[in-house]
Amino acid sequence: MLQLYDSLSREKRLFVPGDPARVTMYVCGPTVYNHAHIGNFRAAVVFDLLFRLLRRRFGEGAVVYARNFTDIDDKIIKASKETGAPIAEITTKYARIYDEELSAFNCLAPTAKPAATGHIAEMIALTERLVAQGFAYAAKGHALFSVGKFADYGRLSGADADERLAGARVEIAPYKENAADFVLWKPSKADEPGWESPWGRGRPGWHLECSAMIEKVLGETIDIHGGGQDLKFPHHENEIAQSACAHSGAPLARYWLHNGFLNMGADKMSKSLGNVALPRDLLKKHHGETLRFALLSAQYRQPLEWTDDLIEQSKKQLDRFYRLLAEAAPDGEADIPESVVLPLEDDMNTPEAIAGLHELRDIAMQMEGEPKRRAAARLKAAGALMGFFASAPEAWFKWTPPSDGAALTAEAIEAMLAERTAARKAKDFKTSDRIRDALAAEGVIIEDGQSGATWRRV
RNA sequence: GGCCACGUGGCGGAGUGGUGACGCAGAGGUCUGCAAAACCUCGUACCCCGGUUCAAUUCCGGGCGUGGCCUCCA
Repeated sequence: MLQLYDSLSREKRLFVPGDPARVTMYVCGPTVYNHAHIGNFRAAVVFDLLFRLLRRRFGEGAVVYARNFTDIDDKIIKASKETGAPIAEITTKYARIYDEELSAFNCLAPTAKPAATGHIAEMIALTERLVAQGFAYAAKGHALFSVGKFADYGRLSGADADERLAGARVEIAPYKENAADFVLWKPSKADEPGWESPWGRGRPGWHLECSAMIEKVLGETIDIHGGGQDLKFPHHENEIAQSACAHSGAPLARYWLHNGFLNMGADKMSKSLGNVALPRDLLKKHHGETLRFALLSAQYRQPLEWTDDLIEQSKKQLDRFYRLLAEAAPDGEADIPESVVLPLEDDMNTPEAIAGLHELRDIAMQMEGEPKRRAAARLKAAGALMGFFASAPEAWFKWTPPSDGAALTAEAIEAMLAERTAARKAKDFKTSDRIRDALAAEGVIIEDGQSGATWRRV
């Protein structure tokens, strides 16, 4: 029984899809104009976990997960003007990097990755319908959604439009009939990209693409719509309004999920504050799986302090698991123990699930032989559900950060290890300890075991 | 100003009306030539003040503190 906290009803609800044979999920993806930051990745990783949970419960082929790329937007236009690079070049590049980096975080590829520029016709058609039905109007080259026509407006974010405006700091555009109305379509200047439309040459507003692409790729009412907490208003509020009005009131999504933020010290991590950590940089120093573990170390709706210490702690925990997997090669298929599945299906309580992994490790560690290998298989299966343990243990412990160009090669380490083994055999502990210290200084730890010495990187 | 979160031990972070998860770090021990790993043991944590209750960290009210959102985009 999968329970999810629905932001719209503000309660944890049993998840029941509209059609168990086709479970649909849409997650707001990045605007591809520069590198994503690790806070953006929290959403991607959290919904990757949910994707995995849904696939387990409903079947791999039964879950359709779409994550969009916003590839037309003022920030992209600005980046293009500043760098001189064509828009398509910028968006293609950053979309590719985003995908590559996410796969380093063990994220599965979404079923579909629709891009805004691939759905201009759908957006125009959706807007035409809204205008024809009186939910939207044209004004000075714009098409605007008339918020007053949608009674439920504000339900997701918990405030009606008038209240919002009372505290707003922004001037109201003169072409709006009502201050709260938002843009579906807006005119493009001559040097800006644009498409012909019934309202003149222009481009879509921010919110339109999601509604249009959801309709096209997934359907009128989807099961789950996800994104960061900051998207609740106005983005998701507007999506809800557009889609419901275009679909005779049919709700856009049955469940709305919003992940919390990463904090960097006192503040939310954000590009405008400049206090961001980029996966691009983090991946130079840390394994993607370590970063994934760090992102999942708090329940997804809670704020999470993003610190170097958190990354270190995550690495050490993964080491403990991998050590067991190295000791006892997992044997055969295994069911995923309830100690891990139950917390995950309870609104993705990842900290409790991780506690479950530790418990499985403790149990397995005390066994020997075949039972130990079966216990290891259970641990591995449980971790795999969360997107962990994707590496071979050997590779995990010998992994070198890409940034560490001066790192000792495996061959050099093996040579020193052989030297040390010879010294130990001769009871020359002074030499053997010197070699061990030298390796330790390079971040290589030696472990003397029953069957000889092994090494691993810190 | 409006709305929404959150405040747990050195750190990260669950959870619960009554037996104080889990991990990291730390301390002691077993093992080891010494280590590492593993294993065992330990840790006067629940922002403040009221209230409800036999009992509150957990429920209610207030306070303080922290964070987020408040549109087309300057």
